[in-house]
Amino acid sequence: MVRQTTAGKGAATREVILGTACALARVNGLDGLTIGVLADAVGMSKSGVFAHFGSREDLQLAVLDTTAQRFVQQVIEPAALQPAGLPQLRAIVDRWFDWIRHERTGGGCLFTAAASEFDDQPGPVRAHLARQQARWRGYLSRVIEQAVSAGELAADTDPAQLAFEITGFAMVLHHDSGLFDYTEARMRGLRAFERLITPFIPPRNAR
Amino acid sequence: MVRQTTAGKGAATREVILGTACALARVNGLDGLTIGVLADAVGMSKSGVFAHFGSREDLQLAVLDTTAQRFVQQVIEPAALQPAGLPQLRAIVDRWFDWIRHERTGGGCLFTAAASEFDDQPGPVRAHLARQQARWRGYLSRVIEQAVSAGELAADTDPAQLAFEITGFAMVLHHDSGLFDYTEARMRGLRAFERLITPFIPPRNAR
DNA sequence: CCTACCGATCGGTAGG
DNA sequence: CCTACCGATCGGTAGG
Repeated sequence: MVRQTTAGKGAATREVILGTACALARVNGLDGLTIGVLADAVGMSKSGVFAHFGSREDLQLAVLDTTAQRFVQQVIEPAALQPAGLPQLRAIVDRWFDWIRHERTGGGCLFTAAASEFDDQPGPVRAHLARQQARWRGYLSRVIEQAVSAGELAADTDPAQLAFEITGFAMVLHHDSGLFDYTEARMRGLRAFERLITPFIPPRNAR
Repeated sequence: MVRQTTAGKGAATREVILGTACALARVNGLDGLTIGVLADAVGMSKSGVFAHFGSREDLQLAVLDTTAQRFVQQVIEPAALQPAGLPQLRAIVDRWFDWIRHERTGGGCLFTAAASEFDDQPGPVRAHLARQQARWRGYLSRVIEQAVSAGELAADTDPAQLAFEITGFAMVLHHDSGLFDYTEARMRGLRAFERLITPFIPPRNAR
């Protein structure tokens, strides 16, 4: 017997739909997610799916939230078990780079793809994306700041700048793994990160 | 009187259509480019537009080629006037970062957006994109290699790795300028690039 | 959660 | 380069 994490059969169905929707969106994009295809994928009628969401836009927003929850579970929470500062930053980058492309199921990072799709489409979806990305960048910056405070990175480090640069490596990894080879791109991404933080680390005799 | 750069009225019409198609694709994505909307934008019937391209896919391929021509004109050719090596690399990055987002007309980099849209859609469009990107990355790597040969960058520099990292900054610039502020993102992008090449430059007393 | 339907739009074709 | 059309699919609604 399957335990339901939320009350009611309707809510359980909604979660099944959302899980499938997230997988479809990762492959076809958030903009390419249609109610008809989603209904087919979960074996329901279009209006049956529709009943769980007020509109396609609400469905897209729900997909963004569900994906964000998974990002927290797969990237942020495990990394938070590491000591604050550089170890945590390394754990984040390692898991983030895993997240960028799901090797088995295919599909890239929904957030990165959606940012490209919606950057010129004003509305609730773009606004939601921007909020999520600003929040994540802020979190990343604070982890970097802790590494600075711990003396693991140079005192004159600009955390927001370093977060910007690491995000760049995540995005070129997304790009290259989508068009070229994932394994090589991941190696390059990790090497880029290590090279980026190495010059910051004060020499031993200065600690 | 307007000089026609190619023979025949049909070819001229085709170029007008392609120009509009490129602008539309930059805003709505290459996947969001539809023949109906394009026909409206140029004031023609759908089948009138269609007659110039065998299929929507051929239209998408033509848009990619036209955009690549413009990239060559706006980024590569002007930068090629600079001395080979680091000056040329700086000129490329400066113009590339301008290219990433067209401030007045709106819309981001078609290549970056299309890579996200088509990375999971096997077919001629994805193949064409991958070829173009590989070619551009190779060109960028050779410019970096020349800077290494000239002693402007450290001898143990991996050109492909440095090209990968610079591409990352172009992509986070694309991302941030689409969701946040272009000016700030551009500043961060340039700072990231300068910081990246600075540690490579051998100190004066070593030259 | 279903059937049955709406107007609009999709890529593409016929025939001129 | 046009009108007129094809079957399919889009987001969404009515009514149950």
